[in-house]
Amino acid sequence: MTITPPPAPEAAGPRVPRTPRGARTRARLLEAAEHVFATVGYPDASIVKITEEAGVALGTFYVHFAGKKEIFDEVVGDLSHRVRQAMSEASGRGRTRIEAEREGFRAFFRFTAEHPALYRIIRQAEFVSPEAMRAHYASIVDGYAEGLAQARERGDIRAVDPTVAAWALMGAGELIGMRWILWEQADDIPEHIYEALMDVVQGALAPTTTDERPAR
Amino acid sequence: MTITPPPAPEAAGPRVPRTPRGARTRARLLEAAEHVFATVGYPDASIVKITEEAGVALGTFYVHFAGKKEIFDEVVGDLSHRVRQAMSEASGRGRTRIEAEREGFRAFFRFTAEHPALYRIIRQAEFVSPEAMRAHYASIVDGYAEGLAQARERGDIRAVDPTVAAWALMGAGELIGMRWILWEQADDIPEHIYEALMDVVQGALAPTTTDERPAR
Amino acid sequence: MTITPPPAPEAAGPRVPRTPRGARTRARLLEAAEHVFATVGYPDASIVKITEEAGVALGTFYVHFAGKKEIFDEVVGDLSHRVRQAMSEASGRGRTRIEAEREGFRAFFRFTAEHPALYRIIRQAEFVSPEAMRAHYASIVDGYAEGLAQARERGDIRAVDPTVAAWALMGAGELIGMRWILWEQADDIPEHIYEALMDVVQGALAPTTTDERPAR
Amino acid sequence: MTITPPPAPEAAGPRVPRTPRGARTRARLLEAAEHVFATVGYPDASIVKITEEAGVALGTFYVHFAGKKEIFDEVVGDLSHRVRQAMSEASGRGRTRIEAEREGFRAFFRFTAEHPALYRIIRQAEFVSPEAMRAHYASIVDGYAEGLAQARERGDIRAVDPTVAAWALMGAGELIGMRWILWEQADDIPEHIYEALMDVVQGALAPTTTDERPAR
DNA sequence: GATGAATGAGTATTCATTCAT
DNA sequence: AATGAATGAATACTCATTCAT
Repeated sequence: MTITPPPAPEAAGPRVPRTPRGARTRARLLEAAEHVFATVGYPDASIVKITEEAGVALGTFYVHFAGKKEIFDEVVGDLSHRVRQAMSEASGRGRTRIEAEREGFRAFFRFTAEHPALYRIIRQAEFVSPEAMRAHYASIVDGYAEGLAQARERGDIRAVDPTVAAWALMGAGELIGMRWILWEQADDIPEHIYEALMDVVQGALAPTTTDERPAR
Repeated sequence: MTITPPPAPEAAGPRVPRTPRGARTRARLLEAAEHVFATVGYPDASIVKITEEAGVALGTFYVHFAGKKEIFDEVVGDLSHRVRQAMSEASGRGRTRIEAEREGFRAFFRFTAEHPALYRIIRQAEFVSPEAMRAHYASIVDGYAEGLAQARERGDIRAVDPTVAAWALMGAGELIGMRWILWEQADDIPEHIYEALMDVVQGALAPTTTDERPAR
Repeated sequence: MTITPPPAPEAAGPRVPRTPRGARTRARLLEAAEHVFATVGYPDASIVKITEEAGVALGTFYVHFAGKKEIFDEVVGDLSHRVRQAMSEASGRGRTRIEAEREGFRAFFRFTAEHPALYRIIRQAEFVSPEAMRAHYASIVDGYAEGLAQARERGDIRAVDPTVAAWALMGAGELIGMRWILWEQADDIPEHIYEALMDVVQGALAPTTTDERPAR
Repeated sequence: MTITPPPAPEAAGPRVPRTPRGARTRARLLEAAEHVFATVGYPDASIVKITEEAGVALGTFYVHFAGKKEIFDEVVGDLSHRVRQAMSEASGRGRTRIEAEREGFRAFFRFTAEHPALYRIIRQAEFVSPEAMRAHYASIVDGYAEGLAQARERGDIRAVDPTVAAWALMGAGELIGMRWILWEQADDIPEHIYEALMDVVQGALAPTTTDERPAR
């Protein structure tokens, strides 16, 4: 799992605070929002809850964000950027193709364990902000697919379709993470599950003697 | 993908209609609810919308269901049962292990294409009714894992952990379906994507000469 | 001022209550709304105030009306219909053309004195619901203009343009009513003001010896 | 329509800017406010909109005006002063009584066409600032009534009550302007409407042989 | 069984105004 | 003078649910 690092977060777009005080308040709101969205879900995440948690007045919210959806999108973007960053860094540390793969998944699971919010928030995004959701998946999968394409080039893996493989393995990781981290509320994935998954992943990608060009 | 068929839907539980008229009304409400949940999402699915679409008065809803969550759970249960049924039937038609696998996935994609509702509804269930969501996944994955275990017994596949493999491949199918059916709003998965996925799946499960018992 | 009677109020359109209880509640809301709009003006007329005055719960409002503007339009329509009715009846009682004129204005002033709401509400309508406002003026003026046209036909008045005259005299009545009834919060227009106005009106319309067909 | 010119705008009252920069800012705010009030109406005219249109920061507003009502009053005062000025000048140009009448109305319609804001703003004033509204009407009508009184003195017009006639004819002009300039969004009143109105006005005021009583 | 009127707590959002800089 | 962040009360409107008929 070699993941190319994400582009820097989009320069601006939303209201940019012009004073340090404003910047602090805005950050507090974002943090609070991440927590609230993850805890009670988008529909039950009221602006009141968010501002209360952030310790600011209700009206202040609208000084910094245009509305509920806007802050949601920003939270999703943030989280998305952070997982991809974490996965990219981790996979980059792997010396061999296999190590890169293992490190990438490990980073993903670790992030999942530390930010259960990610999952919960992303899953809601389907209805709330499909664009944000697609951007999230696309961002991660694209990086992964690129890594697979290079590995195939080098003959490190079988001639699988890199994009399809990336989506498939991303899905594998996602459900495994959901099942053994979120549902179990575990701090990390159990080692033997991790190894069993890696076994499946290796099988899916392992180079074979009878290797040929895949269709695309 | 050999999937054992689901148990018959739980005998009763909720209000059971005592007249044919009642049964018809109840069915109309369920159908309307599936549609509304799939279209606008749980939080925006108001009882009014459901009853309007069903063509009954607002109060009638509460004659048949205890509340919004209850009808949601029933819709989820329904859909869940129907996918599993479809997958089980299809995989049962496969002569060889590989054919069973292929047919199972095919049935899953077909169902996804015909009932995009399934996805959308399930993904929301995380917050609305975690139990229903877990029941859904568990139901499918358990059937699949059982099939994999038997295949391993027969030496048809590698010594992968059947449960982990089942979750992983379920995840693979899920994201592929999301990407190429839902996002494209396609009627079916493109053939080459399907084949590329099967290629990955086969690789993940294919028996090898150097095959040994996996840990669990 | 001969005013033809208004058409019957539009059959239905808005939510029609299906039970006597519903009808009663709806009527109470309309009455309350008329009062509130007249007292504090449209922008400050909150739904809460209206429902409190009507003695029903907030939500009940939306059972009967789609929103604030909708109830406003209905109130305007009501009032408009009632003035026109009153003016038409009164002018119909006049034996001569002059008497009709006098009675029409008298009815207008009487209505103004009894329903100061009319003025205040209509004047706001400009911004809130221009259609309603135009409908109101048009309805009254059209009736008046028709009466003038007939009077001209009979040679009872000068060859003035009936439409222009109707608007002009309507305006005269409006400002006079505003000045001497509303601003003075009087129960009726002072007799000498009324006579002075009638003098002006008679002058404007009086047939002359040198009378001919007017251009248009 | 002979209208005496308005007194110079009341010396000061509100915050007076002490620097040229301040004066400029204040003027920009007033201009913006006139536009905003005319466009969206008083209740929807937010201070933010006004300051944005004026290109200054929100807080700056309160440097120059005590609040929303205060700037509204000033805008009304301004407009009022300007119409009266225009009407007075125009009527002064008329050589004969009739010409003065015609010119006064013409000026009024021209102002209406050029500043539709006037109407819209005045009509709202009823609720927002009754004093301002009364001041506006009183100012114009008083000037007009004075002119009529003098004309009567000279025997140029019939013995109508000048005050009542002034209010009545003002009302006539107002509704005619509303109907044929504002509603039609026209640049000027159609010539034949103007003539038809003048015909009515002449009739109302024309001296007759049998001239007697105006009560007062 | 079915109806539809009634409820009232809850929602996102706006806005005039204050104030520290 | 000018700024822009912060406030919090107020607003229109929604909706799951209850209940008398």
